[in-house]
Amino acid sequence: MKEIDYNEIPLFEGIHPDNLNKLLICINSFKKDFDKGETIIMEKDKVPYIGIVLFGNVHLLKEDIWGNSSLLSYVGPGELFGENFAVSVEQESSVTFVAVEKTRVLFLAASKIIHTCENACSFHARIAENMFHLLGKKSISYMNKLEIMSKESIRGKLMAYISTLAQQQKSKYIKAPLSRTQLADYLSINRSAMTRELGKMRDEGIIDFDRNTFVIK
Amino acid sequence: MKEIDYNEIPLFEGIHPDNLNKLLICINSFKKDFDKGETIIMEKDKVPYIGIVLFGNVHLLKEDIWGNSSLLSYVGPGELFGENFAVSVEQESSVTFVAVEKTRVLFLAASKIIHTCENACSFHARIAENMFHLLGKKSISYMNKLEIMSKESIRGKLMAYISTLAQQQKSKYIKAPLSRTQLADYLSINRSAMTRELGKMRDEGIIDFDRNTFVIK
DNA sequence: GTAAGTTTGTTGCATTTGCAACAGATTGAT
DNA sequence: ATCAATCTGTTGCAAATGCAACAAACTTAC
Repeated sequence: MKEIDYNEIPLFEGIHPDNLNKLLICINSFKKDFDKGETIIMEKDKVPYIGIVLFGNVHLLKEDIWGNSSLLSYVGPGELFGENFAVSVEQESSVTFVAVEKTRVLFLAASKIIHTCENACSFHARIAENMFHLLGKKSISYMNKLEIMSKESIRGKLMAYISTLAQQQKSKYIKAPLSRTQLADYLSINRSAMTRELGKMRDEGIIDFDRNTFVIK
Repeated sequence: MKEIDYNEIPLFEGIHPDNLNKLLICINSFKKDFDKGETIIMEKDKVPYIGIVLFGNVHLLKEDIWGNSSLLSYVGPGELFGENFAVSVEQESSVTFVAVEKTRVLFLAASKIIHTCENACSFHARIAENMFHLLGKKSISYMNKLEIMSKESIRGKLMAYISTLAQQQKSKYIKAPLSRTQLADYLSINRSAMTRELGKMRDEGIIDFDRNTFVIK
């Protein structure tokens, strides 16, 4: 597996590659690898670090009292995770983060981003600004999932989800980053009922699909 | 109606009252009043300002293509709204903000909080830090609503919602900040089915309620 | 105080969805 | 290449929920 290019990581946007190494030391960064299925952060854990996925994929899971776990969100290469806990006051995670495949993570100390650096590095202001942008974006993406989840029917949820992907991928041929089972879990609907509904939608000529690739007609 | 005390506004925590006036001028703040039902920010509007509710209440609504509007979130005195759009790159709102009653809002220029002040006011660093905390908290609150919405049944959603309120209010006697109709809208469930389920739950002795006050047994 | 408008409670019926069980397809390990 | 494990498709049935329609309670404006 190959790490994402550091200049493609949104948090580092606008920071000159020459400064990046200095910066990474300044904000106490370190890398860690996780195997498929391994837990990165458990619910209730203290989260003083922001995670950046270098390769692989991370799922955010929430288990309720009865052991039903649901897939709240997923994070791919270049994206952040745990940042909302890390920048909050308590820094306690309310969800579990799991590597769904072999995954490498770059961790950064949140306090070094929130507080102005004693050395007043020029790039410090820039990374704080980027962090603001990304926190806003993450919040908006949760609002977007809330919109999807607020649809009454399975069909409504599927259409809303596929539309979101179409916008992101700017194409009519949409590859879902989740398997069928995972998608049903993500949308909190029954897997077989979802397959049934997808079949109906294909019969009615609304969409077409093959495995986890979809086409809106 | 009376404005909330400025020293109870989380964004201003740790800032000495003597500095507050100077700060409010420095970050281009202004107040505005809205009548019941009035739209504060429309979907697609540019949002360069962060809103703080001084009195009243604000609802975040999202309308889909067919005109079905759903209640994503609500904001009360002292709380922020629009901040996730204001700190993002595009600054474009994807939802509509509506005053549900007579409401006064204090608006602050987001750019003045994100970027370090040229005067390097001492309190500037503090407000930026508070902003980080609040952005994280807001994100976490959306994740919490996602958890509620991921429950399959009406009963599951109601229990999850009431539990959340109980935690927030630290009491077994819980006053919901939403009317029945609004609550059904917030949870994206049918109002009459919700009333039916609440009745069942009372019959089974799980909860008790009167209007929008609930008791968990 | 009255009337109009809004919110809440109730109930029968149609539809949707979850569930369970199983078969076929696909993937992964050795 | 083979076997085990996991994922996907299918279908009948039971249960949950949405919907519609209406009555009662409550609010608001004049």
